[in-house]
Amino acid sequence: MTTIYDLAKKTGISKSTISRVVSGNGYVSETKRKIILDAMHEMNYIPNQVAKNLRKKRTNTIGFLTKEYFPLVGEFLNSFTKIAAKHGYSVNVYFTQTADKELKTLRLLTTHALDAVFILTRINSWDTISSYAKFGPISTWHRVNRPNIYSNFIDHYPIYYHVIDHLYKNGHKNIGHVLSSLRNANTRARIRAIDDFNTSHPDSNQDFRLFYHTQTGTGEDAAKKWLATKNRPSSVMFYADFVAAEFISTLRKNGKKVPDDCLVVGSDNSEIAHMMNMPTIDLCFRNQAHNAFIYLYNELNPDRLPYENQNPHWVDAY
Amino acid sequence: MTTIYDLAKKTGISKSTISRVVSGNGYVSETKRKIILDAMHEMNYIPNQVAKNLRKKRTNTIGFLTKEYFPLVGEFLNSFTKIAAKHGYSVNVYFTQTADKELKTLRLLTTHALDAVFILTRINSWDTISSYAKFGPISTWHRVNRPNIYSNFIDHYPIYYHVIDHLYKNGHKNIGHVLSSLRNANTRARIRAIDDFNTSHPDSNQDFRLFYHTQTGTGEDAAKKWLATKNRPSSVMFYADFVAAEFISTLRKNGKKVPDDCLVVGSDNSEIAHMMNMPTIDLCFRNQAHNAFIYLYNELNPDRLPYENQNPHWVDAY
DNA sequence: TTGAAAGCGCTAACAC
DNA sequence: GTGTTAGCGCTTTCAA
Repeated sequence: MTTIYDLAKKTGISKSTISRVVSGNGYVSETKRKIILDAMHEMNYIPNQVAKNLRKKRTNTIGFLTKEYFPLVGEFLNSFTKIAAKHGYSVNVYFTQTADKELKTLRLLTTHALDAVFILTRINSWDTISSYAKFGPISTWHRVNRPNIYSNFIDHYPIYYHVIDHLYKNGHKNIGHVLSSLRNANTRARIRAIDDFNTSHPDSNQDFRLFYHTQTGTGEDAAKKWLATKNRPSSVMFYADFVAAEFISTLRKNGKKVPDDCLVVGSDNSEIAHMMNMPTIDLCFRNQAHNAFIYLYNELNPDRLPYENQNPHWVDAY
Repeated sequence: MTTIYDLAKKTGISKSTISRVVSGNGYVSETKRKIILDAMHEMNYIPNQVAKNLRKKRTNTIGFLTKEYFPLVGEFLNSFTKIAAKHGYSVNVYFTQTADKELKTLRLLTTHALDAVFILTRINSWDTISSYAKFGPISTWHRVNRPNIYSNFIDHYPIYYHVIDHLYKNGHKNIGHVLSSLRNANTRARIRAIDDFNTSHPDSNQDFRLFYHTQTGTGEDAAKKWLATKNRPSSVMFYADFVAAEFISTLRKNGKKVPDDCLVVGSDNSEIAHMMNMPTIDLCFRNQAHNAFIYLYNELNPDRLPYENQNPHWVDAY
């Protein structure tokens, strides 16, 4: 492996000058630059990233943390990684699984193994997590209110209210809700929307409410609960497309027709929503991925990259 | 940030001895070990991974390369990352997109930024790719026959033949095939299976054959071709669940009934197959992920981890 | 069983 | 413009 030292020996030019042309910082005369460039090609020189990292205390690597895998992880990661790569960052994926392993991953910030961290799904409390922000910027798509964690969140209240209203006007008086965990601020926002709507529309029924901490097996469980319900909602709204999809698939296995027997509404506007022909709510996760990276980049670098606008909206089945 | 040097200064013990207890190599007296351990806790010492990497010329990081995103990427990555994490490796994901960027990623092997590489979807020729194997082990799930690339491939011939036969016996005389690129050895194996079956069953019709290089928009395109066909196959087999799912979804949008109008068979046994209630072929991608990692690990380390057995099989819709 | 010393390959003051 | 020098934090001979 050719090093900068080999290049110096070969050309008779000092390491520092060579470093200058490789990294593009500082002045180097055209004649020397040419000699060095030629030698680089001839000797097939590739700078050692690890040595550079040690010296600069930077790895240009961002950690992407998720507790577990669910289909949206892949789509989100795809968006995040692409924007990161575009700006010279690579992405390390961690399926944290346990609180302990999540902490261990966060600690990589302290050793400069990771420059920054994005959190898709967390395990530890935001207080614990935010205590690592002094070692490197942290961002998430969750709705969290901490001074040192960037949250590119979407307020679910208005769009959720809007969708309930839309369903109501289309004749759905009994609407079910499959929601995420209550520790999630946007779950609480959704509940406020439900309650507020109910108050102004007393003839509507929004009693069917389920809460889940995870996405695995959830749609199936919700479907069983729906099937076991006497006064079944004619429409059910979900906190994730994937869960909604599993719900639909379970209903169909049980001889029900979707959307005739039950109109299912997802959230995310992911691939799977189109696949299942269900209406969904676009909550702009692609922009969120983008903006979450932009924040980290802007914290890490002197220049400023612009944020993208976000516009949550209803997406018809098509 | 506490360094090994700070520890040395504080305890009055040399850096080398401290290094020995941190890394667990070499003899250290119990008394000194205790002093060091205590100091480590007290000062909250976390070894700097980057410095270690530079010194050892190892990063314990494996590159996961895929040309583009499609749903199976996520599921595969999930399996791969988990087994890797279990053995102390983290995984860097690269969506390579272009031949040039793929090469650039491969070059990370030469600088010791990546210890090894797994290739899910490639762009450059295997000859080009394999020339990097001297810098670090490379594995893939593709069927490739190069001495220095580990291929944990499944021969699609027997299972594919078996499934055609199964469909035929269930009354499907006209079977369509949506296949991957012909440069793919297993695509050719599938074609051999089709042709061999046809030779021994002249009354069967297997003329509907489509070939694709990518997974995006493919299912929709195939569906349109199916709809435009006069003598439509009563069953279509696919090279990927995701493509099959898009096919189903497009047929349904066009008023067709699945499986009544067309029995769709996927390949992969991924989440989406269950979601769409379609039969599929389990080609053991989870084991392939496992074994692909095992190979890299075994090349990189003195100890030997065992491989998992693979048993491709038909999976009913359920 | 321990410590001194020599780097891994690169960057960045600083001096000239 | 360019070279000298001093590290980044760690591991690993080698000698004691």
